[in-house]
Order: sequence, then C-alpha cells, then structure tokens
Amino acid sequence: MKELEKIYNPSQVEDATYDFWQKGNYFHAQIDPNKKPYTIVMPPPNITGQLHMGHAMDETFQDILIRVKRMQGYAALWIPGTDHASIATEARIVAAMAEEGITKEELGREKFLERAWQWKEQYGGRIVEQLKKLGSSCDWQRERFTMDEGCSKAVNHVFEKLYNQGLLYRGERIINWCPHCHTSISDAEVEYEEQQGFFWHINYPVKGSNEVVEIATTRPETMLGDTAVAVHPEDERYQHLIGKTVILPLVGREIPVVADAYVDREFGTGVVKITPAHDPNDFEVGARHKLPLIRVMDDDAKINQNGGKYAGLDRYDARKAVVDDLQAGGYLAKIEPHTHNVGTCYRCGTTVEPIVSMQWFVKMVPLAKPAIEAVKDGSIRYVPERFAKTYMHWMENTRDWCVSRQLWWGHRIPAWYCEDCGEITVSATPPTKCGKCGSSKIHQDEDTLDTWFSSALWPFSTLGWPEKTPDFNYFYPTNTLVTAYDIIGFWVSRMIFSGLHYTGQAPFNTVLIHGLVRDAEGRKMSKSLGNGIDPLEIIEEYGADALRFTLVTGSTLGNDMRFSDEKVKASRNFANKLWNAARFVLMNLPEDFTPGLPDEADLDLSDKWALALFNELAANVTENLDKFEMGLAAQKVYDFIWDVYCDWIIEISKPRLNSGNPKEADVARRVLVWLLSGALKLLHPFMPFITEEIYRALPGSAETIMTQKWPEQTQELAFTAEQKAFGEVIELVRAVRVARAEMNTHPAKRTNMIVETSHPEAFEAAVNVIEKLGFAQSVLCVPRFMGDAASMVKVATPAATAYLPMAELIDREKELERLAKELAGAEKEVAALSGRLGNAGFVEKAPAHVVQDIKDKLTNAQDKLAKIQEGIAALQ
RNA sequence: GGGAGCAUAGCUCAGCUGGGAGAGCAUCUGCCUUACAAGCAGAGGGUCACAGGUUCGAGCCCUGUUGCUCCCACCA
Repeated sequence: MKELEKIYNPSQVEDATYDFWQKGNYFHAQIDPNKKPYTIVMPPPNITGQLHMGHAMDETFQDILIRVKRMQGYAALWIPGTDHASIATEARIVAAMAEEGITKEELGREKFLERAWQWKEQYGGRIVEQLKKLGSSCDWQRERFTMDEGCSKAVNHVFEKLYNQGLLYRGERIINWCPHCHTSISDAEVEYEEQQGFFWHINYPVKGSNEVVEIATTRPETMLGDTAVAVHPEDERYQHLIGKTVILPLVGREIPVVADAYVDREFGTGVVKITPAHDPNDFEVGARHKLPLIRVMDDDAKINQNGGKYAGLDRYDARKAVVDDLQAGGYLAKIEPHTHNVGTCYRCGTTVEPIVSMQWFVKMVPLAKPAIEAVKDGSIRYVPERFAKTYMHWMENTRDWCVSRQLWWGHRIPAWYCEDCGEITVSATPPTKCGKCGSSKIHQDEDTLDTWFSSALWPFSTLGWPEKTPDFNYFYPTNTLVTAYDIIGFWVSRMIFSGLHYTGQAPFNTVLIHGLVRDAEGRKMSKSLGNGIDPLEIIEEYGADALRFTLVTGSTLGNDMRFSDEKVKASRNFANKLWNAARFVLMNLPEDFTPGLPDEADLDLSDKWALALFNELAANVTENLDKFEMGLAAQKVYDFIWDVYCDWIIEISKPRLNSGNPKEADVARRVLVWLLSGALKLLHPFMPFITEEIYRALPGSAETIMTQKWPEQTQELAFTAEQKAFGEVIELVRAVRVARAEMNTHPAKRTNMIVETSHPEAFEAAVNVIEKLGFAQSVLCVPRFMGDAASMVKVATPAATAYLPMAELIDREKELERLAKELAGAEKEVAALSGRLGNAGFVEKAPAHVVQDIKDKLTNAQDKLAKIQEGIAALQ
C-alpha cells in the first residue's frame, strides 16, 4: 500500500493523473446504441491569448456535467476546440508586426496568413495545455478549430445556401466602421461609452428669405455630407419650410427641407440635419426621400475629396476647422456641453464611424422568428430562466447582420465577381468561370466573414455537418450549452437560429448561463486594470481541485462572483482534510483487508446512521445536479465529508478499531472504506484529481474512478429509525461538550456519566461513542436516575439527560450559573412553542404534521425545562 | 428611456415548491485528544435594505420606496 504524505500536494499528482486518464482513453466518447448520448460543445476560447478565470469557471461547469453523465452511464461527449477570433487575432498580429516595423499590406495576404497560422499553432496549443491543467475531460480526439477544413466547409455551405434562399445579400448600407481595425463591425460589436461632448447649434439660412433654421449636432464635421434637413410633418412651427431649401453653410449646397416622422418635435430645435452617408437614421430618412448619399470620410476617418477644403483632415481636426469656420462666418448660434453615448470598437476601443459601405448582410427577421419560437415553446430552456428575456430582447430587435469584414484572417467570402458581366457567383466550391456569361475572368471577394459566422455553426460543424456523419446522427442535437451571460447575443442566439435553420433542430435543449468572475473588490478583471488573476498561478499554488471547487461554490449560477485567495485556501483546506481522512483509513487497513459492505446484522447503530445519511446525500446531490445546482451539490458533499465522515465516523471508528475485537474492527473498516469510496465518487466531478488519487489507493478499486457507477439512493440503506436514534446520541454528546466547555473542563479530564432516558437500549448501543466523544470514563444508561442529584451536573437534551459528578468537573457556583443560562433558554423556547400552539388559526389551518411537530417539540422542551429546574433545586 | 440583478452575521456568500435563518473567513475561549494546527471542541455575532399587503405563518409570494450593479436603446 502506498504511503501518503501528511500534507496533500496537488502539483505532485495532477499532471500524472491527467496523463493516466489520457492513456486510458477515458475522455473519448464512443457511439454506443445501448447508451444515451450526452453532448456538450465547449465554447471555443479565442486563440488570442490565454485562459482567464472566466474560462476556468466555464470549463469547470462543463466538466462537472460531463463527468457526472459519464458516471451515470451516458455516452458523454465533450467537444473541445478553439476559435480563430478573426478581428481580435488579426489586431494582435498587426500590432506585433508594427513593432517590427512592417504593415500587413507590405507583407501581403499570403505571407500574412502564414504568420497567422503560426500564431494559431503557438497560442492554440497553449490553451489546450491550460485546459488540461484544469482537469477538463474533453475528447481530444475530436478537437476542432473554427477554421479547420470541416468547419470551413460548413461555413461555405451555409453561405451558399443562405444566398440561394435570398437570406444573404450584398448591399450598400450604413455599417459601423472601425478606422483603426479598418473593417466593418456588426452592431453587436459596438460598445457604447458615455462621453463629454458638445451640442453645436448651427444656423442654416433658408433660401430666398432672411430666415434661418437652427439645428444642433454633436458631429459638426458630418455637415459636409448633409443632403437635407428634416422637420416633423405635423410641426406647426415649420410647416412653411417644408418643400423649401436651405443653403448648407461652408459648402454652399442647396438642400431641401423634408418632412419625416422620425424627427422628435420635443428634442432640441425640432430640426435635424440629414447626413445619409454617415448616420443610420439619416440613411433611412434619405432612403425614404430619395436623397443623395454624399460620403465625406475615407477609411481612415479623414475627410475625403467631397469635403472640399477640409479634405485630408482627420475627423477631429476637421471638426475643429468646421466649427472655427462656422464661428467666423456667423453661423454658430451657440455651443452647449452635452454628454452622449459614443460607439466604440469592442476590440480596440476606437470611436467607430457610421459609414455607408458595400457589405454582405444576413436577413435576420425570417431567421429570428423560429428562434424566438423555440425558446417560447420550451424546446430550448435557459437556466436561470431570466436569461431567456435577454435572449428574447436581442432576437426581437435584431437588425440585419453585417457579416463581411475587411480582414484577412478568417473565412474568405465564397463569392466571385465576373469582370466581364459583373455577375456575382456564390459557391461553396470555387468556380472556374462566371455562372452567367461563362467568362473565366472572375475574382474572389477580398473580404472575410465575421468570426461569429463560423461560431454560430459550432454545435454541428464540429460533428461533421453538413455531412450526415455517424457522430452527427448520434450526438446531435447537443444537450447543454454552458456560457456566460455576456455572450448571449453574440453567440447563443446565433447558434440557435443557425441550428434551427440549417439542421432543422435546436442545437441544444438547455442553455446554462453563469456569471462573470470579478476580483476581490468586485471589479471586472481586465488587462488595463491589471487585476486579472491567472488560473494557472492559482492551480500552481493550491491545485486545480481547489480552484474548481471555489469557482462552483462561490456564487449562485448566473450571478457574478468575487474571487479571492481566501476562498481558494478554504477549498484547499478541504482537499487536505479529505486527504488526511483517507490517510487515516489507509493506515488502519491490514494487508489482507477485503472491502465490501458488511451484512446488515453486523452493522452497529452508528454504521446505520452514517449509511442512511450517505444514502440521503446521494439522492440530494443527484437532484441538485439534475437541476443544475452545482454549487449546492458540492456544498452537500463537502458537509458530509467534513461534518459527518471526519467529525463522527472516523472518530467513532477509533475505539472500534482498537477494541481488540477483530470482527468489530473489520466491520468498522469496511464501513469506513465503503463510505469513503462513495463520497469520493460524489465528489469526483468537482475535484477530479484528488478523488482519483485516493480512490486508486483504496483496496479493491477499479482502475479509475472516472467510469465508476454514480451512487444512487437505495432502500437497503434507508435506516430511518437508527438514523433518528443515533442522532439523539450525537445531540447528547454535543450537549455534554458544551457543558464541559462552559465549565472550562480540560479535555483530558474524563468523568463517569449516567444517561437517563426512556429508551436506554439505544444509548447502550452507542456507549463506546459516548465514552470517546463525550469524554466519559464510564457510561451507564438507565431509565431513571436514582443517585444524589445535588452532586451532579445535569445536561439535558430532549431524548436523554446526562449526569456527571460535579466534583470531577468544577464547583457548584459555576454549575448554577450554567443552569441559570440553560433555564432562560429553555423557558424562552417553551414560551415560543406554546405561543404558536395557542394561536387557533395555526392549529386549525396548518398541515397536521407541522402542528404535530411543534407539539412534539413543546413536549421535549417542557421535559428539558423540568430537568433543569430539578437540577437547580437539587443544588440549592 | 426600457429590461434585469443584487441588498441576509464584521467580510464573502448559501438558503430547494412559504413552517421561525446557515457556511467559509474573521473575532473570542479551551485544546499539539497518535488522520489532519491547512486541525479539534466550544462561544459570541443577524428588527434577512425600508414601508405596506396576502397568509394561521414571509428571508422566500405581491405592491411601492431607497441604494448599488449590469444589459439594451438612433434621441440629432
């Protein structure tokens, strides 16, 4: 038998254990017609960097679910993978290249992509190593990457299909342009931040009169692109202007005054400048009134040739110049400070510029409809439920999705343009000639797809779709999707409409949403704050088990949690506690030990109590897990191991092991080992490493705990009566300890004890426990105490009263003091209980068992009170 | 402007379909009781944010108020 260290050292066992699992191929899920499949696809971490605490939490939840299902006999598949993270990765590579003094244009597309693939190898590989450190039991044979061959095939297939269905179109629309990343980004990728700005009020002269209209703007430089001003059709103040024209200051262009209900009469002056090429709303207005689009900014957000004398100026320089000129020309009515929301790029933080541009869009309304339905009718369920609202809101308000990106790293758009006839040929497989005129002079679209376009297909592209592979047929749809709430719109919603539209099935039936991991002060962990905690450092110091346990027990699902070292330490201490419990058990096993639960006839009262508790535990933990209450489940296993197994069962076993009675010792050992093994199984999904390590050290174990049968509640272990009886013994022991502590009795000081109870045989059966844990020299159980009460310390519990010779403990004064305190407590309890029973409404309307319960409690409390009064009387 | 979450012991948080509030850490007391001082045995500490309501009974359900946080939204 292996000698265990006194202090558990996770770093010594974790890596080796993971290797052992991999060699055993235990993570690999086989298609098995005799088993039910259970599938999770891992949200693929971006290859931009390394795993952070949020990932650690996400992976932990998934690993718990998978490990439980595996033990419950499912064909449990957890598919790992990574995401190419188009814009984020490209930005990182461009930044790295900038340090070397090269731009991507200088390098060229092909060489750039070579670099990007190198990046993928390096960082993608690092993420895989980190996942393993966490103990993730994913099926590495099925590891995927969003840009691997299969996923790319799925992307092209979908693109072609959507195009043919008319759900994908190319058009000139307002998009969000990031002047730094040089690409369009979708609405979802814009983050709004409040900024201090100004309202510039500008007077536009009305042509053919002395009148001016005052308009207010936060972006005066865009006036260069104004092609109208608008008022509300029913605004009485401006009726006379509708149909007239105004002269655009600085530019001199004559632009119409149009009437459009979009204008809010209450806001500002009620007159709005319309810049269709640089504002989404103005674009709509422009379309309704057939206004020309004048784009005045280039891709660097500098004013272009349409901006006349301002051409070449950066947008902010142009703003200043325009304002100065307006001032000089007498057009500026006033300037007022104004805070407003400014859209910024979610990757680089640059202020985005709404710009009209030719892009590819996915039509969202037809796709969103069934996706909304699927959640409404319950085929997809959010846990916690409230996140369905977030999803619904997103889905019901979504606009067409701009999916083209002016980037190189990603799936290149499978569209070809004919240089002869201009036809667009969209095809999943590269065409050699134009689909319309047959010309071979065709070239492929330069752009790539939004990174979320491929992630949207992840639950099925990873299983081989669009091919009808055996994996796809067996493991799809997947079961549970686990992710944080901040990604519902970006990703979850898109997977749902994609799955429904392409495969005809919801991609999963449950969406498990967890919160974010924050620092100890509750701040979001971020690079700029420098308050990020590296999960690997925590694992290094405390072990992956401790980290995992902390992440699942630290908060309720869906709520954010604060992460602190103190919490991990507590989890680490628990691991160590378990370790030492196992050490105790192992050091007490003889060479020829044979494990197995003893015959019922051989079990003593404490055994049955413990087995019954374990039986309940198995049921409760399973129920919690079924309801995705992982934190509660983990807590219950913790409580059992620490408060039941360590504090009582091990302690009780000591006198039995040393009793000199081989039979008794053997029974005690077998119960110890059986319960330990069972508790390890229940704990394994949460703390996989230490449980495996201990499990394999136990005699009679199988080769791994990973595939052991999940403990289930059974009728054989439901020792209800014994559970109650021994509970009374524990209550008495606890009361004795309290009394001794209050009298400052030294633990080593043992006394004789007489236990008075209506059912002495139950206590008789636990005399060894009372002796050991109640610090008694001897224990005598009687139906009625007949000795000299005046010389006794009396410790009353509802089921029994212990009499301890006072002389052996402490003086009379102290005991009287203690009894007075006890008396006050008991009187209060009796009063409270009688009060409730005195309430006629309660007795009549409350369920009978609740009333009976209170009655029993009152009887007990009254008995106890009487005992205490007797005790006081005896001493006086 | 809309939506959501949170408010429970000094701190961080649990609390399942309503039956008289728990854990970890911290504090205090006593213990090296041969598995574990990363431990053991105890103790103190809470008008469960506030105000109403439903109920025999509310931390839990309903309404309102206050404070903090987050998400969404084109108010030029």
